[in-house]
Amino acid sequence: MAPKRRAQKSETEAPAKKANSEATRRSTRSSSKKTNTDLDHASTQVEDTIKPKKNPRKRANESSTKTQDAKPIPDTITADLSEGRSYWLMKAEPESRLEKGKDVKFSIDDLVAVEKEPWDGVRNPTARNNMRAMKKGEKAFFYHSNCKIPGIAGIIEIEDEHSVDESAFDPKHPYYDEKSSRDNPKWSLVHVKFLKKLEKLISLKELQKFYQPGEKLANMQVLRMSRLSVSKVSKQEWEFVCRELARIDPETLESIE
DNA sequence: GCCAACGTTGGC
DNA sequence: GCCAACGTTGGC
Repeated sequence: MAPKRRAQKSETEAPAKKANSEATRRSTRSSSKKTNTDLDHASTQVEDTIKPKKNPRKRANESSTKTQDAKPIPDTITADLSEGRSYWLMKAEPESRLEKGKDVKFSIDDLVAVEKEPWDGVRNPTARNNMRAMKKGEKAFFYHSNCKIPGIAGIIEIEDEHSVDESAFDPKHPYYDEKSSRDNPKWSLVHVKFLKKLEKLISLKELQKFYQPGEKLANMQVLRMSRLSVSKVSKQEWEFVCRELARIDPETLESIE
């Protein structure tokens, strides 16, 4: 799956990607114009990420607009914002597993083979909100989960910002969610593309070594909330993992920035 | 809006 | 297969 993730309910939604990624990709693409509903919520959620609790739903935009409206926003700020890139981590299952009869396997190697992939099937609000906050061009770690050696396998890029996840509308789809409808879509997806496969996977065990007070990954969201399938990665965490753990040389790193 | 019961995720 | 962590549900 691109998804990548198991859904929360019953088997209603599992992540199945793969087998149908072709079909899914096609269908999502044709329908990927964002609906208003999807857009409406777009700015809404970033904060869930911080406190994944019930429903934070305040509007990030409103407050920021308010604090800034003394002055119009100059272009330079807009530019700065675009440089204030976020980084992410997205989980997928690299080993075969059937969900509603469909294989949900999706690994970094599967991503290499396609032009871009709709990351559908995410059925957790916090994970979805993280996706809605993603901007085109931002980078994410591709994480292998629910497998022999879980860990970061590669780097991917957000190719298309969020749109409605239509897989939720199809009763036969592994990620079907009866509570989501075209009139009132509940789930979103982003399209990602392959950037780089790490020479050596950075295992969860390795990451956990730095998940301690004072250490470089002491606050990493995926370590704190191990069940979250789409999580935020700080710039410091990103650089530490890329440079110190993945040992990606500066040139290569620069080329993908 | 609280919270107990229940279901899911995902490492082990 | 176990089970800890945590999200969801639904009664109140």
